[in-house]
Formats: sequence, structure tokens, C-alpha cells
Amino acid sequence: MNIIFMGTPDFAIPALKTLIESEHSVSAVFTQPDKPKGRGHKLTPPPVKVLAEQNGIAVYQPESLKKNADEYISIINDIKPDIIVVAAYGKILPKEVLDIPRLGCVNIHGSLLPKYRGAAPIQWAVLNGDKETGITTMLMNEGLDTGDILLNEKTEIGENETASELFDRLSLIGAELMIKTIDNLQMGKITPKKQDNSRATYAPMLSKDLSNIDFNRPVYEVHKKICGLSDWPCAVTSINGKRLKIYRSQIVSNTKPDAEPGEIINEKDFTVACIDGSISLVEVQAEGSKRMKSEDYLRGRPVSRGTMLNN
RNA sequence: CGCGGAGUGGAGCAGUUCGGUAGCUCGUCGGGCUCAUAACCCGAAGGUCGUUGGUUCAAAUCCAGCCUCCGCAA
Repeated sequence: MNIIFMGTPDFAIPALKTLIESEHSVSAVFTQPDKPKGRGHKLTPPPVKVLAEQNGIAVYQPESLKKNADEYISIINDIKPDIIVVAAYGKILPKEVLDIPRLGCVNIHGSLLPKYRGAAPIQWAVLNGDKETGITTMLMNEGLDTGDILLNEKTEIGENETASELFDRLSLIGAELMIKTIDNLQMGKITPKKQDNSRATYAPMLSKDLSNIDFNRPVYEVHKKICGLSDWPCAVTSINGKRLKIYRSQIVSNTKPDAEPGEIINEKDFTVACIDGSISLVEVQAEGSKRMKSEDYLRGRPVSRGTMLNN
């Protein structure tokens, strides 16, 4: 089949790679414009662009497909794609584009729709302490992740799994499900199912406002916050007046400790008291330093029992 | 030209202010103690102090350039 691929970040990479290696032909890739990123505001191309160029595929980076997009829409029309595959593209497709491909526009979404529509479904599944999540492929319409469901696949969320790890796993599952979806769609073997809008929830983009850890909360919630915000924006607390990022943690106890929330109750494995249990900080990052196991951190910057975090 | 922090044996850090013998907590190796141990005691190996140049009798330390990493901001 003749395919146009639209996507931007790492999540889209396995899907694009799978398509390139498949019998189908990727005629063009649409991705977000290069953006200033990191220190020094260096202009950085999105991962999808890099992969596409390595494979000699034409890359288009429109600012928008809704405004002043005639040029791009005629490009899409000229390609006459059988299908458009979309994975975390980050832009809304207008009806004008949605109607072009014979088989429609297929989106890969990182949740079991209609749960967690929106930008950060994977992270919110972890943050909310869900035991399972998955991938849904759907036929796109004009709404935000409201299209008819084609296929889905569930996966369990590990007790200590970070959003970043789940992200990687789901991107691989998504690639497999995507290829299965378009093959079945081509053979007319899938019946699209409407989403149950009454059960829909939204997963908005994460921001740093969420970063600060409140130890005056249940230990499970604190743990899932650390998992869900890793690697970005990352859960943050402070120790001795310095910012400390927490990438990974482990629940030590589910019984209320004899200590104030936020108090360090074991300086050997960095265990901190919460309201109804205690949690061990496993991987941390100090200001101006790289992330490391907390045992490494503690070797150079020992802490004493009774120290309060978040002060 | 966005702002700032950091690079010191295998790991994480101190030492730099005010130049003058390379230090801490661990790890590794050897030995001891112990029924035993990730515990304890004794000992050893291991570092051109990111890199290049400059100042100096003398540079981890002061000056200049470069490389790499990180935080904030986007």
C-alpha cells in the first residue's frame, strides 16, 4: 500500500521503522518543524525526521494543516495515499486531509480508549496507579482521539515501572498493532466500533507544576507519582535546601511509620516516611549532577536520620 | 548570543576562597575475627586532578581557550 506517515517523537519511531521494513511503501513523512531545544536553543530535528531522512523518504514539516496549508494538502493529494498512519504527530488533521486516503487515517494511541484521550495517556495511566493499560488503533475523525476503535491490546503496568519504560514498551506494541491493523483493514476484516463517550477521560500534557512531591500523602500515590513523572518532568523534592529529582522508588512498608511525613527514617537506603507507609528513593539526581543510584548519591553526600525533605 | 552548576584512583564526593606532601565514604585485592555474614579489625594496590596553553621557584588551586556532562528557562 501507498502510505503517508505522520509522527514526531520517539514513540512514533518503532511504527515508522516497522512500516519501512514492511511490504508497504512510505511515500512521505509529515512531522513537526525543527524546534529550538536544550541548552543554547539549538535547532533540533524531531526523531521521526532523522529516521525518515536516513531512509531517503521525503519529509514535510508544515506549521499547520489547517491554516495556509493548501500547498501541503495538494502534496498529499498528489501522493494519493491508500492510508495515512498517525503516531503522536501533535497536530490536528482537518477533514480535508482526513478524507483523502481511501482507507482513512489510522492513529496509534497509548491507552485503552475511550480512557485517557489526549497528549499524555501513558503517564497518566501510571500516575493514577492503574494496573493495566494498552494501545488502541482507531480511525481518526475531527475530534481529539474520538475516532472509531479498530483494534486494541492490553498490557500490565509493573509495580515499579516508570512512565518512560512503559512508553518504550507501548511504542513497540503500538508498532505491531498498527501493522496488524492496516493489514486487516486492507482485507476488510475490521469493523470499526464507536467509542463510549460516557466513559471517556482526558490525559492532559504534563507540566512541572506536578513535579513537587507531597509526602503527606499515601505511599502508593507518592510512589506512582515518581514512576509516572519519570523521566520527564520528574518528581522533585528538596534536601538541605537543594533540589533533588527522584527517578525511581520502591515502597518499603505500608504501615504508618513513627515519623513525620518527609522525614528520613533510614539513611542507608534512603527511606522516607509518608502518611501511611514509607518509600525508598532508588534513583536520584542532585543539582548539577547526573542521575545515579541513591547508594552512590549517599556515598558522596551522606544524610542523617531525621532529616526532613521538602523544606 | 538565554541564565547557572560540574569534570579529582573503579563509584560518589571534599580540597580551589588565601598556590606549597592527594583526602573522605565505599568498592576491589590480601590477611584476621566469626558457626556464619552484605557485619567487625588489620594491610595493600589504584590518580599525567577533563584537555591545551599561560603566569610562577612551585598549579587540582590563579588566567585564557577548547571538549564533555548536568540544572533552570523554552
